[in-house]
Amino acid sequence: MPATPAVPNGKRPTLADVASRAGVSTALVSIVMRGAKGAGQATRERVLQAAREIGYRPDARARLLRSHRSHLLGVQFGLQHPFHSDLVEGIYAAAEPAGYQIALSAVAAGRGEQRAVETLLDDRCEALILLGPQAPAARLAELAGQLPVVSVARRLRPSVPGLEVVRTADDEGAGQAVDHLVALGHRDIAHIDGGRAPGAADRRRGYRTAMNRHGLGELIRILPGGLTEEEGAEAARTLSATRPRPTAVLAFNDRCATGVLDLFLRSGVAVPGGISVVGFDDSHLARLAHIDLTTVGQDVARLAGLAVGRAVARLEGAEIPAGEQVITPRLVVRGTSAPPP
Amino acid sequence: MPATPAVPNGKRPTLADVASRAGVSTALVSIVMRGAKGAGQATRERVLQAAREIGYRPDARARLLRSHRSHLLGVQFGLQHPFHSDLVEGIYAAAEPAGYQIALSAVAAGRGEQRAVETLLDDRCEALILLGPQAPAARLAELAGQLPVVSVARRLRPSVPGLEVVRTADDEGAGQAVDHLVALGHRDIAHIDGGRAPGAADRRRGYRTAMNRHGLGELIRILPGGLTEEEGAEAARTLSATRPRPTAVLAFNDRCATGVLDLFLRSGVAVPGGISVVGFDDSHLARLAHIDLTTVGQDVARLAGLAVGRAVARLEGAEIPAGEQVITPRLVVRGTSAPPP
DNA sequence: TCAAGGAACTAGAACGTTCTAGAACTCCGT
DNA sequence: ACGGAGTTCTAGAACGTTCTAGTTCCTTGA
Repeated sequence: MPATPAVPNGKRPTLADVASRAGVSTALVSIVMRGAKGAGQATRERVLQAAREIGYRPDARARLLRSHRSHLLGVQFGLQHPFHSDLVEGIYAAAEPAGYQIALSAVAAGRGEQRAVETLLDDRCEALILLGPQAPAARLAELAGQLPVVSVARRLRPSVPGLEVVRTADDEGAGQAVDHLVALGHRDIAHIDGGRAPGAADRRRGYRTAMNRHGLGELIRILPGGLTEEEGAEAARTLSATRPRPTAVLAFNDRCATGVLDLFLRSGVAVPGGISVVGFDDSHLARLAHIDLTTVGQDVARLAGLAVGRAVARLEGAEIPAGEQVITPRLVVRGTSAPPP
Repeated sequence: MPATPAVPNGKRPTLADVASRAGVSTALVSIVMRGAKGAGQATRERVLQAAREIGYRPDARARLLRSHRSHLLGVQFGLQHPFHSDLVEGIYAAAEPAGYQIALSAVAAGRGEQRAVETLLDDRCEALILLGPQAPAARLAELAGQLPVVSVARRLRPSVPGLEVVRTADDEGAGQAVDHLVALGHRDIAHIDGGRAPGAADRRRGYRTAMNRHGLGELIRILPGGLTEEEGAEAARTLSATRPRPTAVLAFNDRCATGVLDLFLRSGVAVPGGISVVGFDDSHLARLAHIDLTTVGQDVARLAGLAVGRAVARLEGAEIPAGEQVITPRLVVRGTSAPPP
């Protein structure tokens, strides 16, 4: 029975409780609990034993209050965004071995970025990792003046001092998708974009550039889309009524592509027989056997690792050169792309 | 320019900084910042002005350390679970007006429930809200001995003292779905279940009971499924090869149902023309125009509100009667159910 | 005029930890 | 026996708040 409520009085056990039970000073208990050096082997075990017996757990808040460093990274993420979930998962994994804790703050309906960031700041995070932040650049710059800030998946023009950027080369990804389709023989390739979403502008540009590079400038067609299935389906509806209908579509992301797939399926357009569809992100969604989506893969683990790495580097005072890390995406060819009919 | 770094020295401004600038004691500044009574109108404004000028923000951790109450609710959720995201959103919304803060701790690959709960405890949360916890009942009971614990969407047999349960009447929901299908004229109705997932057993039971009630006991057919699109699609594959094929399917949840829909679509089985499909949850997914899924709606806002309510009630020492709150689901009829062919 | 009562304000002790000094003890070589 | 040089341990001051118990100063009513 490892965790009986323990201490007679109802309160949570403290250092002092452990100390008195083990017959040592609180300072020594502190040393033992942290695994710091300065305690003898025998006492160390006696203290640990006492701590175990009364179910002592160090109070993270008191600990942070006293120590100058908090070793806390604040992460702002969008609750409804599967891609963010993947990133958070990677961030947890990267932070642990680096000796940092994560504080999560969600952006949701009725809880804007401003509020999300404020709570992180109040919790004394040492650095901020913002996933796809939509806040104005000026606001981000202001934040970056106060503490290290890493923006993930959002491009920011002038390298504001103190502001790190980790992102995928969205333009290159879109280009890879176009190259792949062209190699298959496609010429009439449309793009359903992501509007004002982070990364959308770059993907648009990458699409345009690649089309031009292949001498297909006249066939460039960009439809307003978005990051949800619904918006993808809506754009696909428009597309399926157009003549001539393009033979391939590059969607803004996987969710959007799923909507596109679904609508085509329903309106009797075969994929990839009648039209090819390519997504972006390589989220869990794309890998599902029955979806089997050709998509531009973002290296989530790498993005997360770099984000944590940059934040930690800044905190540990390493002189780091560039303010931007751009990861090359790689195309994952699956079942939704084939030569044109 | 509201938030210039301020204080000459690099540190974050504190109560004492504000106090010396406004020419009052720290205690008074504390009073003003909390909006407590005991300060004159004029000084109040002078203090606030000073605080604004140096960009002071109270340190949440120091605050919690001192005050006996932390007003913090710890929420454990599954990162990859859209339904949990919805719940978290509702919990944020409910906690704010009740004067409580939320600390999030995610369950993800490489970060189990044990670890998630530990960090919440270390952060001195006053109560725990666990979304669909998978931990053994004994472990939950042990936790409940230490602080108020609310389990959402997981049924627990014996009412462990200190353990609150808030859940949807899963059996009733499954029953409603069957009733609806039977009313449309269906008899051969299959169920793709959720295996060991929280709520799955109840939904299975509800399905069985309703089938028996309608005298369709012999047609009961339960296929092993799961909570993802993939598992749904897999089960649907099996189903579409069976003869006679059922005329309707009740899926474990909306994600599972989406997989089912998708596979039927691909194998040329019309929905609802050839077969009806009903989901469970009424998540965002189900509402998408192109999916338009008939589903059993869980009242997320209500579940979240009750979870927070129970936790708060327990904390404020209200004597609350039952240990379980069961919400009645309600069927949302959309486009994937129709009379059998 | 005076006491009573309240409003405005403050000193200083908490909260549970870590950190800085320094004390006490051991272990050595001389 | 003596002076380092480690070790192991401890007292007590932080950290940034809130809380308790005052103190001071104003009203006000008799």
